[in-house]
Amino acid sequence: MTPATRRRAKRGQGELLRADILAAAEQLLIETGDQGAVSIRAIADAAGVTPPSIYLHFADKADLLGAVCEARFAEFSRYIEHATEGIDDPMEALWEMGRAYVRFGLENPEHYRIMFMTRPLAEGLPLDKLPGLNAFSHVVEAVARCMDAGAIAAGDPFLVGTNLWTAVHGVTSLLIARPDFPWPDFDRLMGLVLDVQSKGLRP
Amino acid sequence: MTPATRRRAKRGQGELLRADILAAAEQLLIETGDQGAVSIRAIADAAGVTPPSIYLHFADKADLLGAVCEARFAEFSRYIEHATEGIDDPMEALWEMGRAYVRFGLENPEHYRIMFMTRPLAEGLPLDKLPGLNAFSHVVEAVARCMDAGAIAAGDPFLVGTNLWTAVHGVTSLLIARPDFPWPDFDRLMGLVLDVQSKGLRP
DNA sequence: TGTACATCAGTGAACGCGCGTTCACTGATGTAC
DNA sequence: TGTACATCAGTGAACGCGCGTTCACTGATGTAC
Repeated sequence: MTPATRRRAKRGQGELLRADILAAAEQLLIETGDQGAVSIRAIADAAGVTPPSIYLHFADKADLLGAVCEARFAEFSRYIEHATEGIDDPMEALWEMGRAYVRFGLENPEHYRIMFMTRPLAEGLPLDKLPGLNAFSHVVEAVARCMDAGAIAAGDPFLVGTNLWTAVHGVTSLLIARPDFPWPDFDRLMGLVLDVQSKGLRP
Repeated sequence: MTPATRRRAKRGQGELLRADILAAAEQLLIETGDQGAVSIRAIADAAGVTPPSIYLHFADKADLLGAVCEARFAEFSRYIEHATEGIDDPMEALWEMGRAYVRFGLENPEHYRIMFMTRPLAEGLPLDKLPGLNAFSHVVEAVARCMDAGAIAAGDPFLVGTNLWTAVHGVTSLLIARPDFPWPDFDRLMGLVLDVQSKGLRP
């Protein structure tokens, strides 16, 4: 949308531009695949607006990127939940969560980067506001169900959940960060990673 | 070393400054803990020299950072090798490699970042020049020895080595990227991660 | 219905900054005679 | 031993650039009377 075609929002409709700015920022992140390319100016350009108008909707750049991040965590969370919907077997649900995690990361590498591979945009958040902690609690619950069902050795679900997180994050982030590595076939690798977890966590 | 105290290198000793520049860049990376803070100007400052003199020793910024990266991979490789020196049991050697890997990463988080968490500084390198591939081949050999000794189920050592790499990278990089997460005790987590691999890979 | 006015979403121009890099130069070091 | 010269490690000043942010403004939209 160029400045020529964009119509200025009607009174009380200012929020519309806010959404457009967020969308433009996310789109930029995906298209350029480079966090460094996401500048206030570039975002304004992509939204068909001038840079100062961004400040009508966000306090500063960190605020904007924080909002992008939040939106992404929400989508991530939804994606994982959706993937396991309707799966009754707790073990199968847990593995499907793992597969969905990796899939989301590989499909949205730049968003995965800002969520889990770079310094947090805002440091020192209170624990209950840590983005993604909500999604993580689903993992812990799934682990607890597996333990209850006797599919995973009894133990601390939080500890085991963290271990699973590091496992899927390891695959996802290395594939994103080191695409030039002579990777083995993805399905074989992912199969082995989940297989090792499955055998390793068995009672 | 300030400009006032530094003495200009004697004829044919130009390489001395090259080493100082590299050291200054590495030091900056460690001290600031921020890749973005490592600018040509900051490095020159830290080395007690003016920015243009850096171009007497490096073609451009990418060349300099590439050299830093290379030096770090070499040290990383040495660190891992040193950690497993004199360990005869192949399984124990493999686990010690894993522990050393994570330890190195946590002790040098910013260097770990540029090695394994950010976009490669130089893209499209020929396979045999991929930095770190040398270190990785030690892992594959160690896995092969474990297979020969019957401590790990027979299979493709490269595939299993890659799996192990993703496991240790997962722990290391998440701890670095998300320090605010309410991590369980490190030793318990690391113990579980290695334990899962151990059980999961058993014949 | 018509007009004067208030509102406020968005603009255009400019700020100061730090960046990577270049260029003509300086002046200590070493060499030839 | 003394002097003129070549070498070359490092300098000082400047370049153009894109950045985040600010400020006084414009002008369409809606409202009061």
